[in-house]
Amino acid sequence: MSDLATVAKRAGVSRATAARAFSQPELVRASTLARVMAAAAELSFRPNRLAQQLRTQATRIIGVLIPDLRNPVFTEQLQAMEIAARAQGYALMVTTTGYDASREAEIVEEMLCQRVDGLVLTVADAEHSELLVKLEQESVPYVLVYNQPDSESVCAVSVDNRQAMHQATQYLYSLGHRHIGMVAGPVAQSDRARLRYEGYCRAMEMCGLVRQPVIEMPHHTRARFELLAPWLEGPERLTALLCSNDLLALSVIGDLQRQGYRVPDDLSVIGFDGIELGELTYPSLCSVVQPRAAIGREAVEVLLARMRGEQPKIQRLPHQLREGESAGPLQRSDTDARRTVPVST
Amino acid sequence: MSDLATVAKRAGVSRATAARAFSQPELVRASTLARVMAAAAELSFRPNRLAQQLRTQATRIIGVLIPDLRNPVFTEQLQAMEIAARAQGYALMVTTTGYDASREAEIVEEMLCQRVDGLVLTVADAEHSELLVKLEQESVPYVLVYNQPDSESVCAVSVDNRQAMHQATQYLYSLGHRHIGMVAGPVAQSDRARLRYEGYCRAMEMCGLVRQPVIEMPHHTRARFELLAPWLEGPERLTALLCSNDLLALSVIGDLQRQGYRVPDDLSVIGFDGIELGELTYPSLCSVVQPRAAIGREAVEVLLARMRGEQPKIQRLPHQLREGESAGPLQRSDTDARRTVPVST
DNA sequence: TTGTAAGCGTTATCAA
DNA sequence: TTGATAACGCTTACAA
Repeated sequence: MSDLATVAKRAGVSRATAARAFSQPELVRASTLARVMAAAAELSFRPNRLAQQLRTQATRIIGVLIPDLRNPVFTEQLQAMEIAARAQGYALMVTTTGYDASREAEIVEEMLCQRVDGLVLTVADAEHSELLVKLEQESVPYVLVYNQPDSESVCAVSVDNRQAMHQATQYLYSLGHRHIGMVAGPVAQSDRARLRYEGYCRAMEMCGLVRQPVIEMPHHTRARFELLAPWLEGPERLTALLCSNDLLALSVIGDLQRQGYRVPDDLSVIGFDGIELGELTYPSLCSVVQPRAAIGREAVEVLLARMRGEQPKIQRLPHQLREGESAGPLQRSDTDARRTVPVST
Repeated sequence: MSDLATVAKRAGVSRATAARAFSQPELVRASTLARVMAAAAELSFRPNRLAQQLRTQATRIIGVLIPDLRNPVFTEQLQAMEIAARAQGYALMVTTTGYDASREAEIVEEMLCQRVDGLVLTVADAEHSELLVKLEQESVPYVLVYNQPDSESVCAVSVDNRQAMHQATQYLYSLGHRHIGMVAGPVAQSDRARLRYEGYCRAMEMCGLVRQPVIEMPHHTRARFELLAPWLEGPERLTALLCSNDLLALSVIGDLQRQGYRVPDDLSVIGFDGIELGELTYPSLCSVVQPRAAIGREAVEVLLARMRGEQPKIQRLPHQLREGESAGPLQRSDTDARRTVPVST
């Protein structure tokens, strides 16, 4: 692959002129410009971004950390970020962390070695992250996404998770439900799940209901029915479930139906995220919709602002409760909620 | 951010020695090594990969082109690729193309400017891609994934799409279905959809059945019921549908159920890809499973081999028909397949 | 075991 | 409008 020097030689100009032909063509005489471009084309010259980046001390690359790309809530955000970044001449360098704090630190380190201009992070737990204080110390520009740290000083883009789940809980209350539970993945690995649980708890108390301990699944996005089953029996059994994310909710619904429960007649289920898939299934998923695309766009904007030296505040974007077929009014029934088992076991 | 020269000075050694301390520590006396490391730590030195990459003419970065990250079939593959690449000391640089050939070319160009060591591509249409011939000419190492080009000489990792859909069609036949149709996204944008349709056609002919024209949706992963409806009426109505991918199949099933059809009793539906989500829903999705993770791993292996100068052949990985609740035996019925509409419209 | 020095492909500062 | 030249931060012969 040829370089600028070769192009310059071929065009019969100096390296400097050849370089200018690309970066500031207006400073170059038209005929010279043409010669350089012709030479470049003949040699199929391709500017070396590594050299540019090294020289200019700027990569125009944004590093992005995502817990799990298999969850649409992240890819829907990512899609928007890519468009927004590209519009400003930035490329993304994406890596998954698997909700693992040590991996987060490792990968950030690698990205800093690659000299990314800034970072967009979704970390497992923003409150207890030494990574964030390190970045602050080294004054690396970064933005948190989906995380909702307590501290006002941290730069973050999210919805109000507490308030959102509060509202979802109240919605179930308004549908007549009195026995409402919440299902989540490994809570220790997700500050969001904790905040959402807090929102649930407050709402339950405000409604004068008994809040239940969180029903914790070993996996963030996959339910295990045997952990759920105990809550579905007896006179105090749950009639509605809040899930800490949509994938988990979909999994819960699938399991319930397979066990012979009707959703929402026997059990109402609400998710969190508002992924598109939730609108395709039947029953459609009632969910707390996070504006994933807007969050992604905003994250890029905020990061670029920080990179310019501004000090943008925390961005709290509005959520929205999307009603769906998976949540309905409480059905009175004198018998056990469980019907006879159909089809498979 | 400090550089090697500063570290060297601090440690009282030359730049070369400082560099060796990192790249070939065994060549450096233990005490010197310690001094260098101490100095590096004090200065919180972070090696500049750009400089390394420029100097060594190798980035250890693999460029990856993905049609749409919101489709799990791609993220499940990507997940495996990231692990495999990382194990060999490579990072991924991922970008989405939206099934757009001009974007594919643009992005590859950018990645080559960034001097990626190789490319993993899933293109819209491998047969009619001038991009590929260009890469071949410039001898850029690349591998196709999911694409299944006719030419034996192109390096690609995929299942046998024709054969796979052939088998799925036969499976429906074996369940008693005689009126089988196929739904796909924009066929012009997907060589895979075309191959799968060919497989369907051959199977239909082999079974002595009438093959139908493809039912084409405007979006790859989202059905529109009004385009489907005409096929579900009359004495010759379809009793089974093959879909060119799982997301589309899920969307079809949701629509059907919302319109009052029972799946699989009124209509059997089979997907293609075998995404995990398909196992969570109810009914679970019958699907042609592509080994996404194995495909991802293999893609990385094959690419690395090519980069070493080897000439690996086409890799054809085995698919598998996963039975699921969405496909069942043909139900005899004298009435219209359509039941009364429940719940919502 | 360590040091010297050239070079990777740009950009940017000065002069001309 | 163009050219010479010095960085950018690292690796790697080759020499000591």
